[in-house]
Amino acid sequence: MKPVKAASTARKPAIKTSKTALPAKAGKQAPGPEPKPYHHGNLRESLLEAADTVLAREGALGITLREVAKEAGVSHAAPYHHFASLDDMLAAVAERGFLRLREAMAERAQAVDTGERLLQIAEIYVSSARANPAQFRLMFGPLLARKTEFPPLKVAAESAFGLVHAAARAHDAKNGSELALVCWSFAHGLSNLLIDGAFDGLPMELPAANVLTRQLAQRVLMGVVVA
Amino acid sequence: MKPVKAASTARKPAIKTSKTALPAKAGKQAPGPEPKPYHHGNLRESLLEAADTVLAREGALGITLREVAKEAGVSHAAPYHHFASLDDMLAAVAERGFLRLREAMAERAQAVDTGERLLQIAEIYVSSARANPAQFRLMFGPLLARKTEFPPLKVAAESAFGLVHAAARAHDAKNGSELALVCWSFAHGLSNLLIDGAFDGLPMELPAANVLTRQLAQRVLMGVVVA
DNA sequence: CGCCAAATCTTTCTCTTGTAAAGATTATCA
DNA sequence: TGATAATCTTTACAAGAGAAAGATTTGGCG
Repeated sequence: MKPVKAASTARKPAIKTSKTALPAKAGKQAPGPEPKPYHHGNLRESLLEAADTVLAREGALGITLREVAKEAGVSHAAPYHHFASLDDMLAAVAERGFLRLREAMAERAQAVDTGERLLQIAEIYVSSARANPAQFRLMFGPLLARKTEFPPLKVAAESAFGLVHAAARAHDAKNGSELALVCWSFAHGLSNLLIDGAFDGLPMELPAANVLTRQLAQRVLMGVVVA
Repeated sequence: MKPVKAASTARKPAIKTSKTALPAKAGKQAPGPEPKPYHHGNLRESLLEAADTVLAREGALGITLREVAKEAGVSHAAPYHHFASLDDMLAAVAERGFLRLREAMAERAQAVDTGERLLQIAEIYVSSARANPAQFRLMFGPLLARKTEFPPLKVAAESAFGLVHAAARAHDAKNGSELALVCWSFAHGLSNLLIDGAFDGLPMELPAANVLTRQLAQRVLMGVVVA
């Protein structure tokens, strides 16, 4: 699959924020079907968007450097000028996922009641995972375990958790950290099990996923009934 | 990576439980360094063990058909007589993982107190994941979402959950199912986050993983403090 | 303005990997 | 014993990651 050796000593991609804007679409006289400039002008961003597209279309398995490059309309070697490797690109995709997750949580968890806010966070977490399982798997895949290799990913991931932590502290100042870990673990596990279809075909009747989430999250917060 | 097309129409592997036992190690006069019989005799099992070895040695990323075949000492095409594809083999590996997990949980969760039993299950779950992260990732990877394609995997996975379900029902007959889902989700999420290193470098002091597990699991069972 | 260096993109190559096809070897059973 | 099927090997192929080198721009800098 991937040659074992890591980023070699070849010329480094020199990842520089391209200053040039997208070239004006129309040429001088538009002689044919868009001559397409040699320099893309904004390839890095385009690649990330293309990666999102491919990820949603093909699933986590079908995401390929070549496929992404094709989706972005460049040669399969072009990405190497913006990313050190496929993993590096995927890490950037995951990073965006964490940023979006954080944004979504911040945006929707607005309730005044601190407990309700935690419930909303759990709901968003789970529904985000369900909305794009492939991206969720990528975000929490083996890349995350190597986040020290990808500092921006590390920052984004920890920033998302920071939001959970803050909400937990607001709910319980003394045990905020523990509460945050419990909530996060629960929401994360439920998300994973749901998108893995681990519950499918289970010998018990389950409500719809979003209902189930709130129901279980409440139980975690309020404490399970100790019969 | 893998040519898109699925299992083709080629002759089917005719997976039959080989009746012949392992050939006696010593030949007639042992002329050289083990002539090695043409027929392995027990290749399917050997491949699964080799896969476990490779999985533990190389991680989830480095497990390849060819590497496993080499580890088992056969040609890289031999596995196709016992597994329809790489995924099929990995599904079998995952299946064994679920069987072992179930066994481990059944073996250690012996406490008379039903709550304590749930705590022990959580501990086993998490410690199993931490003991062999690659296998855990494989078990709950994208293959699980396709478990209908691999019936034995489906059976093994559901059997493992069945044990959790039983323990939860013992603790709370009325809400056993909900409790089982909560416990499972929590343990699963915590396992994932731990092996992903999601907690590494977090701005809070955490106890050792096994201590943390019990501590948080207690909180889930007893209910978090609603300040 | 003109030119050189660096950045960006392409084509071409190599190596690894999953899988197919066909041939060799051995076991099974009538 | 001899045909048939199962098991294993060798060979072949296509797809993917990444390296190497060449083509095309862009951007300074005189």
